[in-house]
Amino acid sequence: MGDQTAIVTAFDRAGLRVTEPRRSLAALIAEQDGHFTAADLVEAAQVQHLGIGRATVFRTLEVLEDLGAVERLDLPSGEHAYVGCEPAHHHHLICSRCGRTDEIDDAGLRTVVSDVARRTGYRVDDHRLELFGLCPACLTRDGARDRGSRCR
Amino acid sequence: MGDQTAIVTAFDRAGLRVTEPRRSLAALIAEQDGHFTAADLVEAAQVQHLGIGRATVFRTLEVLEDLGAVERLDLPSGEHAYVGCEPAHHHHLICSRCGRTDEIDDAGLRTVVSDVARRTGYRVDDHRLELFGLCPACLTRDGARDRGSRCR
DNA sequence: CTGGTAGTGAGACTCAGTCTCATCTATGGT
DNA sequence: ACCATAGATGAGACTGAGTCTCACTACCAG
Repeated sequence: MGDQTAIVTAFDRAGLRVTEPRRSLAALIAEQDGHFTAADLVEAAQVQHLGIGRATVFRTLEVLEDLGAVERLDLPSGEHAYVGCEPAHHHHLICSRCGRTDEIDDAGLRTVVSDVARRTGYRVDDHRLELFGLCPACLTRDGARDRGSRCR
Repeated sequence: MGDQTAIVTAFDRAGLRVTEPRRSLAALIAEQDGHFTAADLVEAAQVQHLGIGRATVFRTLEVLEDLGAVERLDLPSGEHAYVGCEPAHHHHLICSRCGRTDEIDDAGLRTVVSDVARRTGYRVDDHRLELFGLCPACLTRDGARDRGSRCR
């Protein structure tokens, strides 16, 4: 899926060292499709005998999140997952069956947010929107049973 | 803030037992303002010598979430917090300084969601929106320095 | 090539949340 | 009012994510 060089250059441009473990993790992240957890990376690293410590995986994910090369999601189950993504403001659309993740832009949300700010008197600095459902592929595979839309 | 009898009757109406620990927890939740964590409740229960076990706090919060009497938030820090709230579809506006939480309705969001569904082909079953910022009180107390709006 | 330093791996540690199991108690039927 | 019983509880063991420390390693600027 993603492009591992994008992550590597992100390290470089931020003035951080480009080390072997970081290259390996960049490659691992690039080959994930959809979201993945820290534990997924730890396991993948073990399977491929890359000799990368758990601590390094967590540290690297933290750095990548700061750099905006990766974003953290909170799945409805309470798990923390990550997706590799463009360092621009956007939100995620997550397939609850196959884990596929798509990025969506701010679109109409900006108006909603400023509307809320005006009505409540809050200054809104930050927002997070996550959409969960079934992707087109899972939908057709399933023969689209219909359920209503509900919150959480 | 909240009303503990609302929680107690929620148990009753769901055909669940109204036990002493559940009454106590209902009272504790009612006296929280803003969001609180499971650990907050455990500690509060200890301070007041209610003799409520940790397991019971977690179990009760889970039940209350199912009943819709409480909702779980994922704070930007990664912590899981809860807010007592109406059992209707809505979202939360959270003050990152004082922890105050306000409920906001779906308003314009519904259009945004169905728009995204149409554009991507997903069937969106579920969505979560959380807004973070400063509440009016904290804003005036601070003398509103201005910062741009950014994502996460 | 070399030195200083950012980055690393191992493993101990912490803390949230779950599970088990013996005990208790709210509640509906009598 | 009493009882039977299933649902609820508390204690504490357990799990697993994430953090921290520290001695060691390997980038990379000079």
